[in-house]
Amino acid sequence: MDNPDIVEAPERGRLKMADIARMAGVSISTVSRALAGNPLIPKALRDQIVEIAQTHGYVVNQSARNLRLRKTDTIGVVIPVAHEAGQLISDPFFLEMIGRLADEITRRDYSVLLNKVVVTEAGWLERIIQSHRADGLVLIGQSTQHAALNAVADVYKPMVVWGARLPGQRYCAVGSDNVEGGRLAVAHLVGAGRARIAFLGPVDAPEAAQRFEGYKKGLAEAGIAFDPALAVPTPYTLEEAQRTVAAFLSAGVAFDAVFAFSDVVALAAIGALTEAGRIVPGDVAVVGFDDIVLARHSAPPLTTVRQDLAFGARAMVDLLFRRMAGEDAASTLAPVELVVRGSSV
Amino acid sequence: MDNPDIVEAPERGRLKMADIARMAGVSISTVSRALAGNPLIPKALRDQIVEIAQTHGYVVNQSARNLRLRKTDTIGVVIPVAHEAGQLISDPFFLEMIGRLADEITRRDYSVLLNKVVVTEAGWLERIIQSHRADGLVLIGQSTQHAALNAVADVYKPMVVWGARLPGQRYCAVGSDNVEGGRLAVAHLVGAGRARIAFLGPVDAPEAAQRFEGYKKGLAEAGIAFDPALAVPTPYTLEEAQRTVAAFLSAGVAFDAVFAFSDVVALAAIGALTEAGRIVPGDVAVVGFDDIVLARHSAPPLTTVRQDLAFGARAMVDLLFRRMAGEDAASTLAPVELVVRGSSV
DNA sequence: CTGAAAGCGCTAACAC
DNA sequence: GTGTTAGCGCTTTCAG
Repeated sequence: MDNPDIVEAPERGRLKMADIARMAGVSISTVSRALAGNPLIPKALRDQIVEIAQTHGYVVNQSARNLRLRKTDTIGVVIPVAHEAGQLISDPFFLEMIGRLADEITRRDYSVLLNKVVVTEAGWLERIIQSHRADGLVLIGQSTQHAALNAVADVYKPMVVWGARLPGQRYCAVGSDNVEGGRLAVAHLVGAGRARIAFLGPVDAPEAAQRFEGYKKGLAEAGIAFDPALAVPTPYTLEEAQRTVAAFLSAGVAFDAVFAFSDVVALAAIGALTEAGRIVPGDVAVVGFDDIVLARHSAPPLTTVRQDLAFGARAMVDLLFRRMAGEDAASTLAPVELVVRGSSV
Repeated sequence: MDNPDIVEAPERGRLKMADIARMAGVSISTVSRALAGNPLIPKALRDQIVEIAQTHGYVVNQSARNLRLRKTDTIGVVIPVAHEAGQLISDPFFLEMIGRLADEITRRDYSVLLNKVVVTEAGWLERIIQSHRADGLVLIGQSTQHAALNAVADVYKPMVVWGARLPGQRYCAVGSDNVEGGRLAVAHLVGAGRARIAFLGPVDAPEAAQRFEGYKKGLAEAGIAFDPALAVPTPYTLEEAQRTVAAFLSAGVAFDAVFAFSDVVALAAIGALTEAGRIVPGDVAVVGFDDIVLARHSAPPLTTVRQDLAFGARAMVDLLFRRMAGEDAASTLAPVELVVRGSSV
């Protein structure tokens, strides 16, 4: 009654290791070992078992494996959104960063779990960590969560954050030299003969604050007094920022240059300026921050402070894996570089 | 010897349900039910248990839950790369699509598992499915895998593919009307007085083939004979495509317009043309396909066949969830629309 | 309403 | 070398 010929695939599509074991006439452990390439099993038998698994389309069930091994071979990439859940993942900088991270993580044969999370609810980070869906975490941007990150960092090591270097920071961060970037931008504009330079950008997040600081530093070095009327808080998205800039324009404050917190805001500024009949860079020179792909192709091409995303992503993933291995890898500052294009000269 | 005060968090950070049960003085089952909001447990007790879990930072271990429930609350988003593993996820269209999909999937309280996969190895799709890491799959682009997808579709239902509608297609696909898009582009160029219209794009993938077909259809409708010398196969990436176009230019074939398979290729064409001293659109009019964010901001702004990604992503995720629910939801064709900007008029 | 017990599918001591 | 066995941490019958 035990015809091996009918001991074939059961319930099509839900093979388990026991099925393969039966077909191969060995125990489950042997299959497990064979599939893991364990040299304890003679090569011939190993190949035979792998062959059987392959022809029947059997693959180890990762849920079971993850539970047993207490690891998932997965990295969580979390995108903190500050406001309501409605906010979309459309920011080009985020998208480029996600692509870069995915490349780096995939290269190490780990999977990427994308987590968009609204950070207004306390315990959001603990929840992600304790769900045990990932072996490590990369956060794109620290948002307003410096304190929350610090609190968690003490007990949860495999975590790396893209963002600003802050005093008293106990979590591992990778980010650009924002202050220097801001300074470079202003120095460039001053060198191009501009003196009434506006700052456009959000002010709540640390990175923005540092770029603003660099802006003021640049002004100071040039001997130009900081004029609060030229510091314009803007939202992050292109459309919203453009409306804000348009409103600022109609307020009639005089200025001949703009340093924007990001390329997206810079593009918004160019849009608003053009719509108002001001010429870029003739009437107003514009410098952005990030060097997203768009910057090179915009009209006019955008002068910007370049952040090397490939470097940043690689650094983050490197540090993360070292932390996952138990090392106490420290924060890194990525260099920035001014890229001069048509929007400022 | 059983002081409840010392029955606190063990081994910091690896709480399990049993720990919470002990602290609450109830059984594991009760905790499980309470945390799941099961109304069998009186509200007061439920709240108390939730409270305890919260203050101790306990969250249900998803690996265990997934195994037990045979589901993961996760959607796999797979990005098929045709060639070596080295290829990067940098294509703006892919990136925008990933963002859109992530938004739609997150909105339904599912997670996104990003899978970059080299489709040259047989069994790649079965491997993803059988690993049971996701409850459903969205493939961005069918690449050259029509046959493989068909084979799998018969036994694996919760899968939706972004791509072309093909004869004999048994898998669920969402995609734009590529033929119509190509036709629209050519009709527009003809209407603008152009007659020597080149097609730039890859030819291996179905979507490209359909756009090429639309191109020829447009020519036929305008009574223009198809000239094979004007059909130029190009790679997908901006840099590579730009080199190809530059080579084509130096071959000296006369033409006054370009219909590019994608906005990226169109941008590459503009780059190559500009470098060669040809004016866009004066000497050569350019039309792209996709309407990525970049298209609106390029110099000159790109005329393009718009694919509604928000619609596409929503449609794919809708269909996928209906399929996951057992419904046999069918393929959908998304409408396309010509967006006229400065690169063609 | 609550608890005991079975089992999701796998890996790795620990025997033999 | 290979098999037996004991969990990984959870959900859910089934009994009470």
